[in-house]
Amino acid sequence: MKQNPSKQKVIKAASTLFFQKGFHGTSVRDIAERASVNVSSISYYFNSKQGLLEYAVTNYYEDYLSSIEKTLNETNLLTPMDKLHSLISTIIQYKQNNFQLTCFIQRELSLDSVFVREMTVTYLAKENFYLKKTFFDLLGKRLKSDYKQYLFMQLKGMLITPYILHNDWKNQVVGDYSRQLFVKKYVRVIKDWLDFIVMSSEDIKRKAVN
Amino acid sequence: MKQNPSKQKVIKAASTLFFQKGFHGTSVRDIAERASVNVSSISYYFNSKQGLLEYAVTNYYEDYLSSIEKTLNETNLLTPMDKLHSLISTIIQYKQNNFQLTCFIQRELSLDSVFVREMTVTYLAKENFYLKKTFFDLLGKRLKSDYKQYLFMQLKGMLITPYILHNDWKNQVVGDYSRQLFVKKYVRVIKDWLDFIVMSSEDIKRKAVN
DNA sequence: ATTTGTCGAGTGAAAAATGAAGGATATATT
DNA sequence: AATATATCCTTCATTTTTCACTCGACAAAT
Repeated sequence: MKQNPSKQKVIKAASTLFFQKGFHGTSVRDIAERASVNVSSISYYFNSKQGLLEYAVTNYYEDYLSSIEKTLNETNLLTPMDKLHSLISTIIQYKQNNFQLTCFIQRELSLDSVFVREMTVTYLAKENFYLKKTFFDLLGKRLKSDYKQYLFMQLKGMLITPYILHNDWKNQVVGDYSRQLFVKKYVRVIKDWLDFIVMSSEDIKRKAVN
Repeated sequence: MKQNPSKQKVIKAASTLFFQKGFHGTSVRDIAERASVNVSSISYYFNSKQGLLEYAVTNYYEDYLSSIEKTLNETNLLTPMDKLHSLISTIIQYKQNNFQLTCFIQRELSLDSVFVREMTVTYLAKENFYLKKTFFDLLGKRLKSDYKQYLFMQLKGMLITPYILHNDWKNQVVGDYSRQLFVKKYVRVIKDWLDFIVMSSEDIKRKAVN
């Protein structure tokens, strides 16, 4: 499983630079220099700059979806709430472990390109499916479908916010310890919100019965 | 107030293309072609591609901050909750009216460049200050400062989510009518959340007294 | 007549991609 | 074990493409 060190070095350098300057804002020379390899190596391993991007992103999402699927399997017997809670925890954990790529991909995905559309159908659709199913299982059939959509958007927003507003947090979250602490606390904050919407949707149900 | 049509055409074309392909992913030729003007016009009006960017973004933020300040002045006598509610409404409204630029700027702001840092100190700092003050006034001194920070991040996340996950919504929100409807409904969803956190923070206070 | 705006051609720099050659390492052959 | 061979990796030099920006001429408006 131990890959070629150069190849790995390139990916690492690319992740950092793409994160800082974006895909188009980074040149292959920059990447090569940062990785301390020759420019041509990049063509050799990935054919092109685009190839490098695709390799990195594909890897990221393959792993990401595996984690999600694993969690869903392992939590099959739990309550909907516990299941969703585990899922959220897994997602935030993964994103935290792949911080730079997460930020970069999140940003790049809001573009309009062939590549983005491809990623959307192959990976994002799945992620969305899993998350939506788990979330809607929790909500049940109480709320209006329209309102549920908005709540779902709110949930998705919470899962990406730290990786878009990372500039707001870089001063506070530093080092491995505080990074793990962040995961714990942030998942807790989302959990509070979940408890609230479940509670208030039960209120609605109760009112409907009376 | 009626500006040169060419200049406006360029800005409009640039907004669209920057939104779709990003700043570095768009060439001045692309912009010129889409705006049906000669390439040289862009240098003529804005000196450089960077100048065009700065012009657009500066305009955007000047207007944005004015709206915010206006709202804050007009709502001075209201309760903290109503004040924050108005502010949120104004913000979402403005972003919705400048949809493409909002999405673009939001994305570009997560980069690491001199320009971003400049925008941060001149505009974002102010926005943050206003929002934070209004939000913290509402929360009072009940909650732990740490937890308040997380809630504030959650709020900020809600204000940007629709402009990052816009791909998720472009099928549902089309046309002016549904756009206005969106503003109304989305602000409502945020308001529900605000009610919740205020309510639960009062719970904590009550428990502390007993 | 002077300012203001438009246009096409052109320049130089930057960046991506290519291709051939050399070196290292592993595998096979005697 | 020693040599030959094939495969993988790295490097340098070069080509091709893309792109931002300039220049000078021309037209329109004031």
